[in-house]
Amino acid sequence: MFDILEKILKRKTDVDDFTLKKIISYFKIIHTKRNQILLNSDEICKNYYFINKGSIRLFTTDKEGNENSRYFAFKENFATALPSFIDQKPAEEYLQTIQKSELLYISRTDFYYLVSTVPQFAKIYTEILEKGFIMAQKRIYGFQGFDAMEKVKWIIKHQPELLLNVSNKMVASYLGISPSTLSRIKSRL
Amino acid sequence: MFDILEKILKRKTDVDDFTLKKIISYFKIIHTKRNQILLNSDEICKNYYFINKGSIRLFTTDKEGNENSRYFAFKENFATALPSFIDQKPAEEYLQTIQKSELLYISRTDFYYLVSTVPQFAKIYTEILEKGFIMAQKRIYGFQGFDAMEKVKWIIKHQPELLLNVSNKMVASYLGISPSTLSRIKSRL
DNA sequence: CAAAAAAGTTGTTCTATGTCAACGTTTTTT
DNA sequence: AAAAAACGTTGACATAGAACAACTTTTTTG
Repeated sequence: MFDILEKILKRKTDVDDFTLKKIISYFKIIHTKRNQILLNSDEICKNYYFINKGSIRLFTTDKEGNENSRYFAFKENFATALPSFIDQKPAEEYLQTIQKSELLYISRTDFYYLVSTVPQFAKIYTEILEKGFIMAQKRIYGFQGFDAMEKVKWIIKHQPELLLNVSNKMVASYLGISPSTLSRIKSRL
Repeated sequence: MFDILEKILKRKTDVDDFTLKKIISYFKIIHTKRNQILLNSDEICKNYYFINKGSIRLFTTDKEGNENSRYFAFKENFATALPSFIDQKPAEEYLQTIQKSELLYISRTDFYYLVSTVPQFAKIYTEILEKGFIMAQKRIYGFQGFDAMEKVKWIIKHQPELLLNVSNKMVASYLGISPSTLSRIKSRL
């Protein structure tokens, strides 16, 4: 149940077993269905999630109701609506499991308690932020000036698991292109 | 000389004068000209900069030699090529002062020494990362599906100082539109 | 301060990609 | 298992914005 999280934490930092158990004791488990909403856009994000099994999507909707995918996280990764989690303002984005999933989650209160009392956990958080920041940078700047074909090739190179696990519609909305365009591009490799 | 940095650090965290002086003692000063390169794309980023006066641009060039602006930082802010600074790989981006500037800088070694020994400094770094991450998110997702006009309006709303301090050419390359398009859009408000 | 270079503007043309619609296929629901 | 809904593909058409070029204005340099 918590062994995957243990494994990942151990991999990320040098942490003794006692501290590890302490960290883990703050996490709870939740099982979700396909397309289950974890966080609504008008809610304030209270939890940090770890994905045991399944996958999480972060998305928004515009006034016409079109969904816009922001981020996908797969098993053995952390996910949350970070801006809302940090600033405790309405998320203005949705969190959703796009498959039947098994998640561990920790409350914001407990999370920041660990950050401020367990240096190894603070380090892990710093690494998550660094990695998240770098990924976001790569995505923005990688896409700058790319046409649709180049975007698709970029995804194939940098996030191939996305094409395997996510519907074309969602991938298209992640890339900022229409599903038709994605379909046409895939047909010419 | 270091008073602006002191002021900003004090504003960000609760830090006693002794620790503050210690932090500051690791910073050195550098004066630069307009369009002076601080970091080449094939170099590994060794410094974190604080802008006393002036402004820094982060940009890349594509194979045709077109410059692509990634980020602008103005006075009283920090700036570096973070992915390279973190991972110590070639930056694949340039750092440049776009005006005559006065910068303070700290080496990576000293920076991480402070992060690991001065909790208040670690906290400041976490905040920089959080803020940077949120900004990056806003920019990616704010721009998703925007046409040129909407991008310009977004900038006017969220980063008006950019339009005041930066050439149209650079702004256009930041928005991912051509200078002509930016010019046309500005003419119809 | 004059000359040169760079940046900004504006018109014309061309292309990538969005939109809409029709149809077939897969997935979900009951 | 049948019906309904969602998704994917493909064609026809419309359009925002890129590219190029000519010209003007601003900035930089010697």
